[in-house]
Amino acid sequence: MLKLSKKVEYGLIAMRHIASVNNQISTVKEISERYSIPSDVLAKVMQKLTRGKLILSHQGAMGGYTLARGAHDISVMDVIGVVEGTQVGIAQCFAETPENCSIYSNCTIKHPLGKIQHNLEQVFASMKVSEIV
Amino acid sequence: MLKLSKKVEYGLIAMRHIASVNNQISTVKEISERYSIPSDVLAKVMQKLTRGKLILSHQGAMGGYTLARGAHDISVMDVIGVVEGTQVGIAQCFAETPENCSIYSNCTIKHPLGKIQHNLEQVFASMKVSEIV
DNA sequence: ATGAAATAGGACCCCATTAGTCGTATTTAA
DNA sequence: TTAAATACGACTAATGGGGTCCTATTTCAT
Ligand code: SF4
Ligand code: SF4
Repeated sequence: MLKLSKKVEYGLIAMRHIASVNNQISTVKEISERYSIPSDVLAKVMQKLTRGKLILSHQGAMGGYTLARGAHDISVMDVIGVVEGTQVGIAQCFAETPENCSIYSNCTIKHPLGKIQHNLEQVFASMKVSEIV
Repeated sequence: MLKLSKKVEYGLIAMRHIASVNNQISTVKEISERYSIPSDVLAKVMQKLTRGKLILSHQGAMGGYTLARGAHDISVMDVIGVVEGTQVGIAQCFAETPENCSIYSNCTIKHPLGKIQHNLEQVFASMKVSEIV
């Protein structure tokens, strides 16, 4: 519970790696071997990051990935959002639409949890890739 | 991802409820009906909270539950810890033992994530049941 | 004493999500 | 033309979350 998914972790490790080599082009093979990450899984994470415009893909031989923006301009929140495809939500009513929770109208803790939610967002949004290099 | 479990939510709703009626004895039936929570599920959550010494059980007819301490002295963190049985850990290496992560020695993000972890703990520990009444 | 109301707790099951694998197509530098 | 790389969908396996059911035990009230 409350755990980041491996995909997000892999994404962060990869982003950090690219930043750490001064945004030189890096391949999935390189990264997956360096950090012992299953290459197929990492490959798909990279593709999501590409579609999410956080990194740029360079296809073909000698290809790979580079960051799409400065590391100081990419937050952990960005990575989570793109990799996970969904919003960070500490409870169902924050992550999805409120109606999805059958208890919503009777729920007495949604407002207090909203504060925690807000705090969380702050924390994730304020930590940039550049800070984890 | 990053969602609180329903059990934790149910626990919080129940604790808040008891606090809101000035710690008068409250039953599972009462609470489950009031908030539309499946009673069997709530029952087991209450049993965990009892074993975790956050509430007191009163068995037999006319029985029920009361808080074991003042609402100002019970944090959301306490509830999570007791209901979930495990520590809040934003990553495997925080929730369990580090060795459980096959990547641990190569992982470059565990320290930055540690900061987030710490922040999270602060947030959960500082919010008390008394604040959500 | 007896019955009703309550907690205690184990055994299951269902389902959604996560993690990972495999196969194949496409792009492009050398 | 070939090799190195990304793109991407289909599939499987494992895990955990959420819920149901059943039975035992405790204790108040009659
Ligand atoms: S409404 Fe209450 S119970 Fe439903 S998801 Fe939001 S917080 Fe959780
Ligand atoms: S070591 Fe790195 S990858 Fe493994 S759990 Fe901790 S943070 Fe996640």
